[in-house]
Amino acid sequence: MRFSIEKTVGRARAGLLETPHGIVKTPFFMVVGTAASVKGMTIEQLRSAKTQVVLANTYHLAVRPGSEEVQKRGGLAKFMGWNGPTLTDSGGFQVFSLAKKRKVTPEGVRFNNHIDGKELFLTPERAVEIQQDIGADIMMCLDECPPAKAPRDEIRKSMLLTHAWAKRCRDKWAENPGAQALFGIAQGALFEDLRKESAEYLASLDFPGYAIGGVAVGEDTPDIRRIVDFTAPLLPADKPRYRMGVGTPADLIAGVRAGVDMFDCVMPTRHARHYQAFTRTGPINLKNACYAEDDGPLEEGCDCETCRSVTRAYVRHLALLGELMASVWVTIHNVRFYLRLMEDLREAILAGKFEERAAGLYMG
RNA sequence: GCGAAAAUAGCUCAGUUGGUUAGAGCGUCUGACUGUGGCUCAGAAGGUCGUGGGUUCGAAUCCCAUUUUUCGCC
Repeated sequence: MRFSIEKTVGRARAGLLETPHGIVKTPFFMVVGTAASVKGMTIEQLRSAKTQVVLANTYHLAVRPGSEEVQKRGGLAKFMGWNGPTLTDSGGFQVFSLAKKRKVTPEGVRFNNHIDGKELFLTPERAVEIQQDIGADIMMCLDECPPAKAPRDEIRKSMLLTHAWAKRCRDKWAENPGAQALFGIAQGALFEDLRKESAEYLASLDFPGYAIGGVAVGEDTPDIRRIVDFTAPLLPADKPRYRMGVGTPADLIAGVRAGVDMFDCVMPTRHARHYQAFTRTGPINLKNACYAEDDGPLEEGCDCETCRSVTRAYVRHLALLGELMASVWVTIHNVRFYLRLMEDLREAILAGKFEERAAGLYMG
């Protein structure tokens, strides 16, 4: 996987990432499609929103339909009809989100899956194998994602486990690297010395890319910003940096400013299903009574299909009825909103005017 | 016309042998959501208990009258 930086402004960078399924312009936002589906959007709609990369999840695909099944169908990108660049998260986040259904040992994570309770034993090696079957362009190391507020000794212990797993993942991947890339994940919660230790250790393993993990697991926004700000420069400058699971439009701008190249978050799609639309002046809840007679688009000046087709009043009407299309219309808008924000940030960097323009891109 | 049943939140209904500020679901309103099990979760507003009398220390609850609705019978 080749990564080239075209332009740098301060720490912010714009570049190109070459994947087996196409060249991706950085910085970019990945749309979350956990189970090989972006909830509420067709492939055509994803393309029309100018999606670059779709993210799916190892744990969920391993549970259903099974990684071999995805492989037999031609791999993730083909299976879901997307045929573009993809990334799979390793299942590390499910260590956090499905905490009641798993047990962590030095060997790996034992899940009792949420569908039929059957056991899924995810070792670092197995996580790589499964992701190789699934076939995403970028695979993630298995990591342990502890709650941000856990005590320091727990965080450090967990970080060391993640390091051991990162090495095992890399060794497994190195046996037969193929075209797929494998990214390491730095942990360390809110402790700067641990973050530094983690970044340095992972860098020594020489991954094609690096992620800042353990953000978006219960911390406050200022803490997320501080840690990303602190950690990003510690990761190798010539490799893509991926801030996992974050966040709001303002978080994305802060991340790009800190030198992060890749983002993903459920926010645009999940919030859309709850009828919250993003706009450059902040999010709006379309169920609110004040939109009952609003004949304007979700966002003035937006080029998405939703804003070209329907009004706030209409979407509110659908939302109050719980109509499926209410979620769909808002999802299309929110995804395009996020992608357009990233496009604008990239253009600002290429123009050498990141700070001048960034301030005007989101005033939420 | 006669008889019976019912009347409690916007809607559908709970409400023990009379006993503090009358509850629920849905709807409405508002908020939350950050590497997605879950179009989910949380909160708020909203009622002179059909009306008028009476009994009682105290009535949505018991009694009388009245209005409306539903069902049945002439």
